[in-house]
Amino acid sequence: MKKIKILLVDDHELMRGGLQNLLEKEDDFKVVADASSGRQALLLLNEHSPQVVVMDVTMPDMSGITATIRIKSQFPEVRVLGLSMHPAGNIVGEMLKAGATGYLTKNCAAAELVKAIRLVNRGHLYLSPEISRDMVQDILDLGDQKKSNGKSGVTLSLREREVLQLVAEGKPSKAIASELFISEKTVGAHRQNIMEKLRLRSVAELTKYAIREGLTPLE
Amino acid sequence: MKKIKILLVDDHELMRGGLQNLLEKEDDFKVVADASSGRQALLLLNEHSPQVVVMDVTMPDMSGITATIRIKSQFPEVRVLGLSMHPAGNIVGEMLKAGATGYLTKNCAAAELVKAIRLVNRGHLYLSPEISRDMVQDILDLGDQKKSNGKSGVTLSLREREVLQLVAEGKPSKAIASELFISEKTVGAHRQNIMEKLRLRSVAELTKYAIREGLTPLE
DNA sequence: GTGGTAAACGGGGGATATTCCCAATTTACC
DNA sequence: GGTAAATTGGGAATATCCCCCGTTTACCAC
Repeated sequence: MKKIKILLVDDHELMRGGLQNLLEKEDDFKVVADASSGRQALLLLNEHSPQVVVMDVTMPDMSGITATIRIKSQFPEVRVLGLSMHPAGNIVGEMLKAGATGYLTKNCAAAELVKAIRLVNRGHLYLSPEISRDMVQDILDLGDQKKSNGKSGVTLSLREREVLQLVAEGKPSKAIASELFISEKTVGAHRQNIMEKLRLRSVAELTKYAIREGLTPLE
Repeated sequence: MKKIKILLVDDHELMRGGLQNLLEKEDDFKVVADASSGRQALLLLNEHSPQVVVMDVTMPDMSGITATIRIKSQFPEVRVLGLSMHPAGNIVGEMLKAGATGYLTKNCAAAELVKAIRLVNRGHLYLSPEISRDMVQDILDLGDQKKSNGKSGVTLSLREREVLQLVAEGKPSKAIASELFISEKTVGAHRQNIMEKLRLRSVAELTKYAIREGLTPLE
């Protein structure tokens, strides 16, 4: 019997341990290795040649997105299944563009992960139902942007980046406006556009995004 | 044989599923229930009377800190073992003050979790080695500040923490109000008090603080 | 105990800031 | 030149922030 060889990548050992137990209850699965970072995952790929990589997105050292890009460039035949806490912003789109064949949130049931791994192994796209609902259209939209740089999905303009950074520093629109020598209304418009592009809906989410992007320190 | 009855609380079903598998490999453990939120955990406590609650700190709806306070006030004999991604800020101290008997990060090995549950069940304090190293002093400091004027040891009330968490999740006051069954105006008052206590002046800064405290995930 | 004090909790009214709709001008790129 | 995006704004609807208030709870001194 030929088992599906799986590599687990997650920065939390408890998560890896739990997933490994969960997956090895399936007769046709074999967790051949686990890694605590994207960097380590790349090293283990050569050695264990898994068919499926279960990849957490949020990790220190190297994000799951970067790791996926590198994996697919070196081992195009390996299937990557993305995992994250919540499908916030455009992470899903970025993972798919990076070459992931599927995407799940950690809210999903164990049975769903098992199903997803089997499908992804055969090359089928698999997305969490909660993702399909809200984001398929956006992801398709992204797919059309062949000319845009494929590196990080949505690109904010220079101005938008400036505004986002100042927003994430807690400055009110008035202060931002006078700092950039534009009207308060324009600042608001930029905010709108940023939120539209990133699919975010509040200052709190903007702030989290800016922190992840390194635009503002967590202090 | 008398098994240790365990309640798992974590907002991610995959994590719960993995932990359950992991723990039930031990002959003396029995996972009697699992909850996806602090609120649900409180409901399940009556029904299943576990001896140990393994409590994630970062959850939507009700943080592990709040949930722990409520659990200990209703069921003082129940042991709570805190779990989080990283031991950031003074979460550890807050959890211990809330009544937790132990604290681990999700970086720990499965064997360490097993050991911690056994110890905590017998009433022994258990902390991750990485915590003991860096933070025991801070935790002790916090303990001393009960009477002293809060120069840096500001403590938010239960309600304030709930509001802060929801604000940092990007929810508008209206949604927070209906979730907590209070008026929108009261939510605003709590926000004010929080900002006054913490000397913060915007949602962005509140969000950063909440992230550092583990009240909301960065993702 | 009892009274004093402080903090937590709940809310009102009005000023300020934001978000959501819209459009105009400029810039970049085929 | 044509198209799309970036940049700039207006007006109206929401949401926020900042002053005020009363009630309840917890604690401490006496």
